[in-house]
Amino acid sequence: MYWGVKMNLKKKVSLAVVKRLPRYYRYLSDLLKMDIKRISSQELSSRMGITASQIRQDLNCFGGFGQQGYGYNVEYLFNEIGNILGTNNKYQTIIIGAGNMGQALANYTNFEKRGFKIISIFDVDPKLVGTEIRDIEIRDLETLEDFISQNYVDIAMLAVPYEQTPVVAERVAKLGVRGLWNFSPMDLKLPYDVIIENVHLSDSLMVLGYKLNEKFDFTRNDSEKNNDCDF
Amino acid sequence: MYWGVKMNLKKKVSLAVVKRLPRYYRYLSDLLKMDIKRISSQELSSRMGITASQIRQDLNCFGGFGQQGYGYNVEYLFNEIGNILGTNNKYQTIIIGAGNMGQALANYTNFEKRGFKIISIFDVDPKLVGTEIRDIEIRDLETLEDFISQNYVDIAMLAVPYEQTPVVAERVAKLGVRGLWNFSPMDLKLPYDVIIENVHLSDSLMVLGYKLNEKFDFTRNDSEKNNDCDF
DNA sequence: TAGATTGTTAATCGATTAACAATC
DNA sequence: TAGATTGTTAATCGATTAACAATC
Repeated sequence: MYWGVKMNLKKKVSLAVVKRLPRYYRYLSDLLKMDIKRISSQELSSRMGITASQIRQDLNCFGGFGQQGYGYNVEYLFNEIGNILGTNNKYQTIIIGAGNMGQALANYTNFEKRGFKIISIFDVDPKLVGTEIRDIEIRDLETLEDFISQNYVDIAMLAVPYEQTPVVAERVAKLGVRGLWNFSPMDLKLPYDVIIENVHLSDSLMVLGYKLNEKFDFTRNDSEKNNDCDF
Repeated sequence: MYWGVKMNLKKKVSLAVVKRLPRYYRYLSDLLKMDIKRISSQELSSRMGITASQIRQDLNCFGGFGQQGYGYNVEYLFNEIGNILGTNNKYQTIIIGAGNMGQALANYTNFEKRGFKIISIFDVDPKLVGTEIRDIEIRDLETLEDFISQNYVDIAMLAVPYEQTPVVAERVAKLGVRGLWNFSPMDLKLPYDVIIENVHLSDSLMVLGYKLNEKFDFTRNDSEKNNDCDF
């Protein structure tokens, strides 16, 4: 097949690269705070503990942000990565569940700096409904449909108990919310076109446990296990 | 070089595989609840959305848990993966910081089922010190050194404000705590032999934002950006 | 036994690292 | 200009997938 013109077939950036972007963003933010104006991939690589090659490859997925013989201008690169990650977006975000986790999320002022504006919190507890966290009103979960039909909502942070998570996820997805941030230890399956990002706390903790055991060989506190496979 | 005996050079299991183990564990737990006795890699693969080949490869890093022509016995495999992950361990765990996040963690009863026993919580707030969460006493952070010298502590969950995280991490690591679960958006660098597992919430959220933008092309709410690179 | 499905080797794919020409 | 460092291509490494002989 002949391609008459150079097609703009921008190859999709791999998830591995995307996941590293917030980390670059943090390091550049730190460099800015330290008043460091420029940085080479070599210097950044030794700070971050990854190869300079990887840094240059990653950045070049999005554009040539550096200058030969000079390196990268910290502020410029910080802003560029911010643009790629969309930190100057204003994702309209709601939190569902005003328990400890929901309140912790509501109090994270950093999310707003990263482009996520929390516009409402929902809960079923009448003691909580009507109160505020950082000027964000906690509303009755029953008013969710009303609220979303009147306020465009991009993202819902799901911080509700385990059993309620699939139900609530279904509800918000049905209402057109496109992004779900799920804190329950389950994989949501929804018949809607949504992006789901999981924070599987217990998975993370179990990986820590595995690594600890691997490195320090903790002794088990249980009785000896039967390793035969005879079913 | 000649190896007189077959050396037990068990190849280290890759992190990619280890990270999938908790997910297998969850799916097997669900199957158990559904009273499903046996499962083939094919059937499990379609439930989990990964290839059957990957499942068999992953499991065979640790042993042959299946049976040709039969598949895997759900309960047996569940227990085996539990053993690999150390769910019958009793990691002595403390939480530092009894704010919303610390309290959320303290209330997660599932951690104990996964082998993590929370034995104490620490905070600086005099209003919290002396109170309890699920029978776990909140102690004054000043008594941390005393406590750890009298109670063996494997893991510390760090849920303290950003600025205090490196200080607290240094303190617990110095006291011999081997595993740190870090909730602050930073990479801890410590001069001790510790395993650090991070829960970088804002990183996760930014990846969600990136994916949303990629898929639905959200319009930016900020003014047009200058993409020239002229520093 | 015949059928099913694993365990495992080989092939493929993708991600990381190395190398170096381009260029500031 | 000379030196430094990027952008980018090529080489390597590792992880995923495919294939199939072993075997329950």
